[in-house]
Amino acid sequence: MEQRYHPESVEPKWQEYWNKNQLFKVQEDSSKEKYYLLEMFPYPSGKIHIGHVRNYTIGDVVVRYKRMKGYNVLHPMGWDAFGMPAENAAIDNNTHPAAWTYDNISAMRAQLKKMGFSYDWDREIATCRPEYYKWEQWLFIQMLKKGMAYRKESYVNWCEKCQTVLANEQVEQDKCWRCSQTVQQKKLWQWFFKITDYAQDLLVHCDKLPGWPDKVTVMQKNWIGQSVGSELTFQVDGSDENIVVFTTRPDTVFGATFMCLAPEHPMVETLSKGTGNEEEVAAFVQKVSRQERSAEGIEKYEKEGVFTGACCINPATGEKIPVYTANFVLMEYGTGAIMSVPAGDQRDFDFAKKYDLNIRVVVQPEDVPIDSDTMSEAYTGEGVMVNSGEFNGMDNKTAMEKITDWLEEKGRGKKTISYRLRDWGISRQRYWGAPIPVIHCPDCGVVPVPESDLPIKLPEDANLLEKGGSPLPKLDYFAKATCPTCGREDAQRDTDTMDTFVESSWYYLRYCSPRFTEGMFDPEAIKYWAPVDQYIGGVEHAVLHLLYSRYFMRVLNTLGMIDFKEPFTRLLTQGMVCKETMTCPEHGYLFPEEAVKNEDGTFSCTKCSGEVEIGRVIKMSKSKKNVVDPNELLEKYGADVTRLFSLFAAPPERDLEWSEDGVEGSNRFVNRVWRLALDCIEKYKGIDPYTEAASGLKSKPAKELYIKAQQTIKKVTDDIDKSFHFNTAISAVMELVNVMYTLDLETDDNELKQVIVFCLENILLLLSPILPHFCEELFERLGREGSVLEQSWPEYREDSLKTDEVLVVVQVNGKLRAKFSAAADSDEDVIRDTALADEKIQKHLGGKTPKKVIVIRKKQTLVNIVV
RNA sequence: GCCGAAGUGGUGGAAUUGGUAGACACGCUAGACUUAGGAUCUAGUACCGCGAGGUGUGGAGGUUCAAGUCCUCUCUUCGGUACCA
Repeated sequence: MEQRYHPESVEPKWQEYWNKNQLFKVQEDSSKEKYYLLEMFPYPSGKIHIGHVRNYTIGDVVVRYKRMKGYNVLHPMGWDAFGMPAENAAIDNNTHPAAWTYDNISAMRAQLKKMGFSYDWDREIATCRPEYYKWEQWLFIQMLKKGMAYRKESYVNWCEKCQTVLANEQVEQDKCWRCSQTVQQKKLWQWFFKITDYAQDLLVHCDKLPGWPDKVTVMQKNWIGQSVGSELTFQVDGSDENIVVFTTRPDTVFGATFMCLAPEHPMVETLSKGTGNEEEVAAFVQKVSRQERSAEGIEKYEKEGVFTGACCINPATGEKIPVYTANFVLMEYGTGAIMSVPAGDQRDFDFAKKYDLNIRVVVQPEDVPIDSDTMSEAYTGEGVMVNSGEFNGMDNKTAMEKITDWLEEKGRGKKTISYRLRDWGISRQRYWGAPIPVIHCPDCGVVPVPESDLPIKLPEDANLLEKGGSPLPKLDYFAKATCPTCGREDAQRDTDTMDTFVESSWYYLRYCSPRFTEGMFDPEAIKYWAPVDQYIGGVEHAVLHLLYSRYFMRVLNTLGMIDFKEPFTRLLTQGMVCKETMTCPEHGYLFPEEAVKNEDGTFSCTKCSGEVEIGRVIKMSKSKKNVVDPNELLEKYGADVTRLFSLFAAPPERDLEWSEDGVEGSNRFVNRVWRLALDCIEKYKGIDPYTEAASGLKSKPAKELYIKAQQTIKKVTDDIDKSFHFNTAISAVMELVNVMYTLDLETDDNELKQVIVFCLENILLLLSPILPHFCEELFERLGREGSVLEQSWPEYREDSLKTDEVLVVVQVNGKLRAKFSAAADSDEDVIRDTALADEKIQKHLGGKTPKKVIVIRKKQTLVNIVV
C-alpha cells in the first residue's frame, strides 16, 4: 500500500475539482449571512515570497473555516500594480513598466493558484488598468469640486544632476542613489487631499474600533496627534503686523524671551528687509532649503538659526523680544512660528545658550528651586508661577487657563486645538501611476477634465527617461490639451500622477462589483458585502494605508455614496517575516541565491567571488533582496505542508525570522496522519462514528480518547475563531494524533473503534482549512460524498469535555513539592487533608505547623501551604 | 528624536482571569526495525549538582501565600516616521 502522501498528484487533482465545480465563486445571497475577508493585496514585484504565503494562508484558513460555518464568504485577490519599483525595473532591464508589471502578475497569480488559496478569481483587479483608475479619477474630480482636493506649493527631493524628483527611499544619506549628487529641496505646486478636515472624526472613532488591535489605534491617535493649547498673537515691533504662534504651554508666555520662525515662513523675508541682516538671513534660508524638512529630517541637523533683525512684543510682558529664523521650526506644524521659552523647553534652552539669549524662569518646581543663571537644562514639569505678574503664586495648570483668558480679553490669544496630522500630498512626478485628471488653462486656470472624457489613460507606449524621470511632460499628444471650458488649444494637461496609496484606499469596495461600468461600485453590491469583516495584513501599514482608507470612506460617506465610515470591522496585523540582508561591495544587495556559503561560514558573491557582508535581520522586501521564494518548498513538500509550516512557525501577529528548520516536522506530521488514516480506513470500513455523550461509554480507553477528541475540537475552534492562533490549534491536533498512535488498532473494543472513527473524521474536518488538498483526498478515501468544503464545521459536546480525575499540585511557600491525583468532585477538605498528609509535604514542613493553607480550584487544582 | 511593538531551553514557540514555566515541534543523544535510511517506531533532553537540592522567562528593584503574567526604572532588537509598498 501507498505509505507516503504525494502532493504532486493529489494537489492538482483537487485544485482542478474546485475550479471545475466553481466552489470559490460567490454571489450576493440574501438568505445567507455574508462574511468579507480580505488580505492586503500584493505589489506585483516579481514572485510571491514567504511573507505573502504567511499572510494569505492565514486568510485562507479563516475563509475556509467560515464557509464550513455556513457563511457566504467573499475572498478576492488583486494587484496594487502602480508604483516605483516598476519604473526602476524598466530602467534596469530595458523593458516597459507595464510589460514588467503584467508579467509579474501572471507569474504571481500562478503561484497563488498553486498554493490552493480559495479566491474568487473572477473578481481579480489590477489598479493599473484604466477600468480601475477611471473611477479614482472620477472621485478626484468630485473631491476637487467639493474643495476636498486643492493645490499648494511644497517641497520635493530633487537631484540636479539627474533632473528628477526622488522618493525618500532614493535618497541615501542626503545623496541621490543613482549619481551620489547631494539632494536638494525643490518647491513645486502639488495636489493635496484635505484629510485634516476629518482629523477629529478619525481620532474619535479610534476608540470605536473594538475589532482592531490597540497598538494600531494608539499609533493612529498619536499620528493624528491632537494637542490642546492656545494661539497667541505677538505684534511686530514698529509695525501693525502680527505673528501668531501655537503653544501648548500658554502658562510660560512670561518666559518667552525670543521667537523663532520656520525658514519658509512668509514673514522671514519681509522682517529682515532693511535691517542689515537681510543677506545673512537669505543665505541661511538657502542653506536650510538643502536640508530635509520633516520631523525626522530636522533631527539630523544641528539646531541653528539667525536673527532676522526684527523684534516683536511679548503680549504678556510688553517687552521687545528678538525674532529669529531657525531650522528646527517646521512650517507645517502649528503656524510655522514658535514663542521660545528657554527655561521651559530643552530645544529653546539649547538655542538660547548657543546664541546667548535671555533665560527667565517662570515655572518653579516645588522641591528644588531653579535659577536662570545656574540651571543646566530646561524644566518642563509642573510648578508654581514666578516672574509672571498677577499670576505669581498660582500653580501652572490653573495659570494655563487664566493667562489664555487674560490674553483673550486683550485680543491677543484664544484657545485652540491643533493636530499633528498634515494634509495628504498625492502628486507624484512619476510615470507609472494614475494621471491626475485636470487641465491647466492660461485663461481659466485649473479645470477638471469632463467626466465623459474619463479615463485619462496613461500612455503605455512611452519610455521612461534614462535617469528615472517621467516622460509625460514631454509627450505632446498627452500633455497638450484643449481647455474644456473656453476651448483654448494651448492648455496643458497635468502630468503628475497620483500616489499609489490612493488606489489602495478603496480597492476593497471595487471587489464587490469589479466589472461595474456605471460608477466606482454597484451600490447594491456594497449594501450586501461592505464593510470588510476581517482585514489581514502587515503591521507596517498600521498608520498610512489604514488611515488613508478610513479617510476615503469618510469622503465617500460625505458624498452620500456609502452609509458607513469605517472600512474594516476587524483587523489582524500580521507580524513581518524577516531575514538578514546580504551585500556585496561590488554588486550591492544580493538575493540569497546569489551568495554561496564557504567552508568557514562566510559567503561569497556568485557574480564576482567578493566577500559578502551579512546585514541585520529585517523585514523581507524586494528592494533589499532578502526575500525567500516559496517555490523550492512547494516543489519539495507541496502546498499543504508549506501552508501548515507557515502557520505552525509562530502566531500570526508575531514577527518571524525566516528559517526552514522545522519544515520536516510539518511534513512528518502530515505523513503520520496519512498513514493513520489509511490504516483506519482499511480496518474500520462500515463502522459509524460515536457521537453521543462521553458518559455513555463503558470502555475506559474509549471514554478517555473521546474526551480528548472533544477537547481538541473545542481548542481548535476557539483558536481559529477567537485568536487566530493556528500554531496552538495545530499542536492540539498533533496531541490527539499522538494519543491515537499509542492505541492498538487491532483491538476488539467496539466502543473504541467507533471513537477512533469519530476522531479520524473530525481530524480531517479540523485540518481541512489548513491542509485542504490532503483532507479532500482522505475524505474521499473515507468514502464520504462531496467536498470537505461543503461539510459543517464540527461542534463539540459541552457534556463531554471534563475528565473524571484531576491533578492536584501541592506547594510549600510557593514552591512545588508534591502532586497527586484526586476525583474531580472531591471536597476541598479532602484535598487539603490529602495534601497535608503527603509524605514529601510532611518532610518539607519539618514538623512546623502551617500558618495558612490556600486551596485553589480553578483551571488547576492547587494547594499552597505557608509556613 | 518621536510613536508602536518584541525579548522565555541549542532553535521555533506554549502557558484565558497572577496558580505545575518549557505544551507541540525542530535539533541532539540512545535504542529498535532494516541490505540500506535523509523512512518509521520507542525513550531521554532548561541549567548546575552523584544526590538531597538549588537556579531559572533581557537586566535591576517592588507588590503578593504565589509573578513570564501586575508596578517602577533600564538595556537590546524590530516596525513606522507622511514620495518603498
